[in-house]
This record gives sequence, C-alpha cells and structure tokens, in this order.
Amino acid sequence: MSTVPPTPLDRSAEAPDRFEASRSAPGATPSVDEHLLAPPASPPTPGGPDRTSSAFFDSVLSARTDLFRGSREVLRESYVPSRLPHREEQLRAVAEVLAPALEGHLPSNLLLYGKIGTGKTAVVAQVRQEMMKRDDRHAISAFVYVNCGTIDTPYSLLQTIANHFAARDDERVPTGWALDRVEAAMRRLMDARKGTVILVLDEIDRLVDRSGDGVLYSLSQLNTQLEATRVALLGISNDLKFTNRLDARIRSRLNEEKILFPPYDALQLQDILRDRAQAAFRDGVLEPGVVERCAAYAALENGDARRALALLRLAAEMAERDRAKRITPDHVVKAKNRLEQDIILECCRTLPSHCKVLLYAILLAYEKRRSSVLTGEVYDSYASLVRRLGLQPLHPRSISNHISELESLGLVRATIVSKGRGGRTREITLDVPLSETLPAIEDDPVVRPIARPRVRGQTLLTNFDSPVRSTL
DNA sequence: CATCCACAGGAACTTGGGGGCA
DNA sequence: TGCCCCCAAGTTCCTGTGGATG
Repeated sequence: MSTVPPTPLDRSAEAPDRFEASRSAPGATPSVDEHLLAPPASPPTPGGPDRTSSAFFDSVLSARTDLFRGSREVLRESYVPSRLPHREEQLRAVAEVLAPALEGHLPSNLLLYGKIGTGKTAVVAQVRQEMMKRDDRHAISAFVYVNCGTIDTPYSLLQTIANHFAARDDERVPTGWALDRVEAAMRRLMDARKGTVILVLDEIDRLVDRSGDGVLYSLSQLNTQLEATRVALLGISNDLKFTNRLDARIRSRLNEEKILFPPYDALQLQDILRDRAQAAFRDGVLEPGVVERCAAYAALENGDARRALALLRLAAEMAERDRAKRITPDHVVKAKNRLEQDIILECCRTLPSHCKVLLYAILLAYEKRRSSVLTGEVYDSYASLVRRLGLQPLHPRSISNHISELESLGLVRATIVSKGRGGRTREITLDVPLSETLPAIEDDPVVRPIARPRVRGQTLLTNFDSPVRSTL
C-alpha cells in the first residue's frame, strides 16, 4: 500500500485517500489514514527552506495579496469538514446503520444514492472519522474505500481489496493471477485480520456497468465464507436505478438499507460555502454577492457542492492573480469561464487518438455548417482525416461507440432522428464553445499534423488533400 | 401498408499488451 | 520460454428502429 499523500483528483484505493487503511496490519508501514488522522501539517512558508528558489518566485509570491487565512485545502473536495450543513439527517441515518459495528455486531449492507456533489462521500468520510475515534474496542478491523470509477474490473477490485489487507510485500497480489486465486487470497488476507470490515464501494454503478454484477455477488457472499471476519458493504451510487441491473439475490442483499441524498438548493449551497469561506479566507475579503453567485451557478449544475467549492476557490485564485484585495462577483464569472475551459481542455487531452480526430472532424463540419451533422457525414470526414495521417480508419461500429463516448463527456449532443428512406441516424451538435474547443484540439500533437495552419490564433482556410504521416 | 434506408446498439469474438509462473 | 491469466480496444454479425416512400 502506497504511502504517497492523496491528491484531490485521484481517489482510487490504489492511490489511497481519506478513507484508506484504518488500522495498519502488524508490521506494515503506517497507513495513509494514520497520516490523515494526524493534525494537518502547516503549509510551507513562502520563500521558506528552499534557499535556491529564484528571485523570480520571490517577486511573484510577495506581489500576491494574501486572501487566505490558512490552508486553502478547506476549499477542496478532499477536505472533510467538521460540520456538514443540511446533511444532518443523512449523517445520522448512516451512523445508525453502521453503529452496531462498534459493538462487535455486523451492520446491514447500505446503499447511498444521490447525484454528484450531494455530500454522499463526505458523509461517509465523516462517519468513518467518528467511528474510528469511538472504536475503543477495536471491533472494526478496517474501513476500506474503493472508487469503482477507476477500479472497475473484477480483478482490479479484488486485487485492491486483497492488497489493502496485505501486511508484507510478499503477501501482495500481483496482476496475472487467475481470478479465483485472487479471490481466495483476498478472503485469506481478510480473515487473518479478524473483526468487522466496512467495505465502501464508491461509484458502484460504474463497476456494474463495466463488469456486470458477478464480483458484487462474490463480495455479498463473503460472510458465508469467512470465519473470523465479517464484511458490511456500503455502496455509493449516482444512479438511482442501478439496482435494476442487478441479479435479484444481489439486489436484496445490497439493498438492506438505503439512504437518498437530495441535491442541494441554492440557499443550502450558500450555507456550505459560508462555512468553508469562514475557515478559508481572512475577514472581509469576500465582497457581497460572491457566495450567492457561486451557489447560483452550482445550483444550476444539479446542486453540485463540489462545483460550488471549485468556483469559490478558483475565484479566490483569480483575485490573487489580479492582486486584488477582495474577491468580487466578477472573479466568480471569470472562474466559471475558466472552469468550463479547463474541463474542455482536460477532456480533449485525455481522449484516445482516434477520438481526437473524430472530434476534430465534428468541429470542422460544425464550423462549416453551423448546424448539426449526421453520423455518416462525420464518419466520412473522420476517415479522410485519418487517411491523411497515413492510417486506417476504425470501423463505423467503433466510431459509433466513440460518438457515444463524446456525448457522455458532454462535448457533443447526439440525437437519434429518423429521416424516412434516409434511414435512422444521429444528428450531432456541439455542446461546447467552438471557439475554445477548436484551438485546443488543433494544438494536440495527434491532430496538429492535419490541423489547418494558424496565424496569430486565426485559422487559415486551405485545401487539404496532401497526406501527412503520423503515428497515432 | 409493406418496403426501404442508414444507421443504433447488443453480443460475441479477436487481437495485442502487460504480467505471473513453472 | 511457453503458457496461463486479465483487460482494453476494436471487429463482426446481427436485430431493431421509425419515418418517408411507392
């Protein structure tokens, strides 16, 4: 188990986070959790111990106005606040379900439902913190958190859980074993720990979508196979209907208790932001309207508290860069635009190569037409672009999947339409600003060889028939 | 009202890569 | 070194779809 500090974006169990190993196995290196339970380290002082830091950074740092009171981690989603406004009911409900574990009894399995940023993970994190503080009888042997958004195959899930319980390096499960063997190793390692294990499977719906419910069946059977350890499953899902895709036996086991997390409204988001702002910023640096505007934008995004916090943090950073003494509503507007741009750039950057060319084909078609394009037209355009790179285009079936992928990323919108004898197809429109996405994709190393030349940010309309060699 | 078109999308299969093991 | 495993990405095959058309 790695002891590298967690990053806010990587919440998989391989890169552990605030939920990781609750109690180190004998002889094991200290778990990350123990680092997290320790008092927060004081932030490095500007121009501190690194005597080699250049005068350049000294000037940048000294020119910044200090809006923050302390650590800006308070505004990150990885931070577990001591108070969760408007989640008291859910907090209590989760605690009631899990409380029997403190007395050595097996809690019911539990499912938490709610859209992104409705506080599910934060509530579980806080319940976990409180339980570990109160567990004076050491009845809970582990509180394991796995994010199935990244750990989404049966093998990787069982391997991750097994390795969580591995006390020594030679007990760790490598990749390449037969699945049965991994499962047996996981059971053996778990059973050696003795006590109650609370296994949190975040984004459990992603696991079911990608790998079916077989591995959930195995996990739900654990209590009939283990001797000294008992396991309670806690699933977290953004999808209210995901249990419909489960086998009836698994559904009934997993659904013993369920708790719904409704989206926050704008006023509730304001309360959350005020709490965090008070901890994060110096007095008087927030102009009236800043919190309200962040909350209003996030309320439009399904009441996503993460979004609201990100906006507030980014607005503060914008103000710092402007060397402003106060954060204004205008900084929130800038932050919102910047956040949207960052999401687009990140999406474009992480796409598979063929997907990038496909997106470029859609962008070019959209730029030319300023209206929707059909799947067949997009495919033809994509195929000719890929051939200019000296490569074979993917099969239309694969491109159809990639179009769905672009849609699920929110980059395009694809509506199925029937054109009579013209057949059934998808009308594809852009769901992101063309002016920001086109330069981003044209700057990508994959697309650059076939991208139109640009002068001072302006693209030139040219005839592209000449092939360009590239490797995707 | 049957036929047609151009796909959508599910399912099974193939391929190739990364890794462990005897 | 060859065989086994898992996994991701892609291909092949197939059925289904729904509005225009004759």
